[in-house]
Amino acid sequence: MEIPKQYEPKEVEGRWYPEWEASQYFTPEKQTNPAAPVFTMVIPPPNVTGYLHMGHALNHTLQDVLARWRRMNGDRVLWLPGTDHAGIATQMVVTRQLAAEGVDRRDLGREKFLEKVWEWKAHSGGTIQKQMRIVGDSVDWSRERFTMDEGLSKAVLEVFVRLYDEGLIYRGEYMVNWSPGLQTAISDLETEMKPVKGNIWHIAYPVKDGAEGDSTTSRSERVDLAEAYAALNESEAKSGLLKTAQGTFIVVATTRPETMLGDTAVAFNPEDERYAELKDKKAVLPLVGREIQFIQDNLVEKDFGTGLVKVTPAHDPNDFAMGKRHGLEFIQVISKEAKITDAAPEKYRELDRYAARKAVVADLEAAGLLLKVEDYTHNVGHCQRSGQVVEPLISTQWFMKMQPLAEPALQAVLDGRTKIIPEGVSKIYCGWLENIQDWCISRQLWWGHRIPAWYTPDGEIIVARNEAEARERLVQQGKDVNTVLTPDEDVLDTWFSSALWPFSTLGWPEQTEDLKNFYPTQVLVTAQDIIFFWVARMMMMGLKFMGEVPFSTVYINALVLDPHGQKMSKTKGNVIDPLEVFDKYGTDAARFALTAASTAGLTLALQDSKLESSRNFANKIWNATRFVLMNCGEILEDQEPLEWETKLSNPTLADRWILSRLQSATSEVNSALTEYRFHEAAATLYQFFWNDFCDWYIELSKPFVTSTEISDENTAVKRRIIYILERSLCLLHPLMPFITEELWQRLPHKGETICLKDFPQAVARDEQAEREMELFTGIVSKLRNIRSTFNIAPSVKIKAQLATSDEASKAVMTAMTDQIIRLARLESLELVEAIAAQKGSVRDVLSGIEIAVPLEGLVDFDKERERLKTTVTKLSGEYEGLQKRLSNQDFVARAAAEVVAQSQARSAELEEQIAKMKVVMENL
RNA sequence: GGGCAUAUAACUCAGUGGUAGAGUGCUGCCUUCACACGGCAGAAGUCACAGGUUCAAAUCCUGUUAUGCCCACCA
Repeated sequence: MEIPKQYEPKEVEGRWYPEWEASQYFTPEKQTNPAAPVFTMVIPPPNVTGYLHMGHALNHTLQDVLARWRRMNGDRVLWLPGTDHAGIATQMVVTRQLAAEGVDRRDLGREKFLEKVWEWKAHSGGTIQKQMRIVGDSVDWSRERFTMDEGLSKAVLEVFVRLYDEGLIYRGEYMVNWSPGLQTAISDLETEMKPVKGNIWHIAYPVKDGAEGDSTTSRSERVDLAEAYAALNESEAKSGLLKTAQGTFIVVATTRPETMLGDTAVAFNPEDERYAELKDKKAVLPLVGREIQFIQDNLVEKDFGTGLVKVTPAHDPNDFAMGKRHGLEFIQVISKEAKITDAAPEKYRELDRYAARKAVVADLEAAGLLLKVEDYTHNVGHCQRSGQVVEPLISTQWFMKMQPLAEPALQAVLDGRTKIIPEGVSKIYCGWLENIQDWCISRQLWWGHRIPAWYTPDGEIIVARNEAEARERLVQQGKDVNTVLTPDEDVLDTWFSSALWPFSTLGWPEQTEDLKNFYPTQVLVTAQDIIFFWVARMMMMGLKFMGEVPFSTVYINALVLDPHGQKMSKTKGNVIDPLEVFDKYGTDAARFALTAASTAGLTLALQDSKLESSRNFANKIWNATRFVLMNCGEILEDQEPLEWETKLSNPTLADRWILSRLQSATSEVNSALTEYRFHEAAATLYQFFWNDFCDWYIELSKPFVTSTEISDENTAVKRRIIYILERSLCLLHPLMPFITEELWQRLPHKGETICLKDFPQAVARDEQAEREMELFTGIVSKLRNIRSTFNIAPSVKIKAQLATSDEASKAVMTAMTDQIIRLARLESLELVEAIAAQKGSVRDVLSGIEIAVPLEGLVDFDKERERLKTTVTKLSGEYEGLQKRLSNQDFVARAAAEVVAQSQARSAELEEQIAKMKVVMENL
């Protein structure tokens, strides 16, 4: 035949997306029913510099499953795509590229540089959009957005100005996380705490305590402070207060000795009586000579270290807070370049912070003031982007006041207006909002939304949507309209514009049709690492500016781990490229594997075995269709629509059964996807298609379908098999769009896409058919088991007898006699009233049906005894358990009547079966 | 230090208050006219540990242990 035996994804996949896109199947306008429900999702915008990684592959697959499923259900689906300008990442990429050409960004200047970035975006951007087409993302490209688009930028200005006018955005001088590598402030979220192996240095500061308080004692008279300190700490009275002949010293411990150059106090806990006497004294800062005060602050733990803390208000967040509380001097000794400033003694100036650390330690040691050095591992803030150690610095930045915005965002999740899945994640979300800190929103970058603020020569700030409005505001304040206005140089954190994404993409602040139609969205599918960065902030902004939650459900997809359950990382070298996976196994198979692995957990290890079984599944679908195409030619020519009901004039058991199975698969898929139980949808489809449809229904249809005779019966079977196949392809399409479209169009649907076909809707199941079919498959399996146990070659036909007193069972066996003969490879099948004890006959029992297979001379009695024994043991185990339960009065009295009845029925059935088996064993 | 998860077959994971399931792997048979990326038949689990609730617990509660993730200002 012309259809290959193996499915070749590469032959098929590239073909369909261009057609779908050109036909605009993915715009909500394709759905013409105005009453159809709306289903909106906005894509988490990938970085414009980005390329598709495994996380995207999973995230996009799940969104696409939902979008295609809802679309086939008749919804007006809008899945809105777009990209993020990714301030820091993009600026870094272009800066690096320019550097490779020997051009320094600063020489180029801001305007020229920005031109280069736009140029870069035009030429090198768009990678991810191409990759999204490979995955099959059914997004509406006509509505694609970029966070730096004109419309979205307008939204950013509007939000900034409104929040500023409300006092929710402010500018101020605070301690921020400074990235010396990027030369910009970064937010707390962009700072990653990582354990770093370092030291903790114990340093003595002389105390100036009146008469003998002279630390400049000459070398010869010097006391060994280190020894004294060691002695003191071996004694019971651990303390950092060292009284020696040479004078009094206090001992502080620090992980960053270089910051001592900026110390302006030493702190201890107000309740720490050991140091009460120091309250009004002064210490002399070594190497610097500055006199510094003692302060008392609850922040200091009595029991940690010596209980004395050096305070560097300009270089440590805690010390900054203490500095504010106690009105200390803020001396900046480390610069934005992470070098020592002119505020420090001359010999340290211009030294890098780590060189300065060495120098300071060396000098303290020389002065005999370094008392102890311990190894110490502590958490140090690192810049997420550059990887450099963050320097806490005091700097003037823009901040957003978060508390008033966080409150409604918290409430919306608590009262269920927005549901976060999985449940545990909503607790993380709530916890963060409850302890929210103000957000540093300004960045010292060029690429991004410029902060809409201007400064007058006397330092006044004017915030406005543009310069003209700024001048209007000047006039309103009674100032000269021609005042020189200097624009703010900074840009906004990338996440500022992303926070507006669910409504800015739909046209806000204009009241567009799209905004009215598609906001709020139904579901956001995203990854856990951006819950704070993005999800929480969208919630805040959506509630603030739209007055409604931006999405009713947030589904957090799993983190994709490598096959060994390890987090993927470049340093570990275990990063899996999704495009390689698609290439190796096929896109549909990879999508299916990802969906099947999307359980309730927060992680997902991508196993090769899962990918292989998914690939095999695609092949199974291919071959099942191949079978139909090869055998049902004349039906496929027929243009009559394939409606099951009208053709079902004389349904067989198999027909009723497969229809019932289809119904239950349909209803399970629908409810699984409604509740975001993706794996369940995948498992249901896999089992239905493979185990029910292929293993049984197709097998049962073979005598009719492969028959060359044209009869009404044969034609009816062919029609039914095509019907079930088509329904199956529709069910599978959201998960496996390419292969299903390909096969759909090979069936008589030329030019009709499967993308817009009706998703099957479940009707009632036929439980009787399912029960009867179970009986049939049970008999066939038992007979096959006997064949297998005694190694009967497939070519050898055997005889069999069945006996039962149950009328319904008899009817099934009668109707299915031919099929039992065929599937169990029998010579003949006899239905008898009772089976007589026969020598050399193998026996079995199945729910009231006795089976006998005469195997004169072929039976190995030991084997048979063993086979029967295993069966009896298994049944007896269950029977005894039930007996034990039923003899328990409490069970009979308290358990649900239904459960008791069920147990009794099962028990009786088992009793009969075991009795029969025992007779068989005795007769052996 | 706080919080959130997770512990089930060799591996990766589902699962439900009524004595356990899948995929892969494993064993045996089969190159039977859709598919060896296949078919058929099998073996395999004190459902982490210890208590408690219940007629009944792998499933609910408590504690323990182990692992993972997130948050946090211990110098």
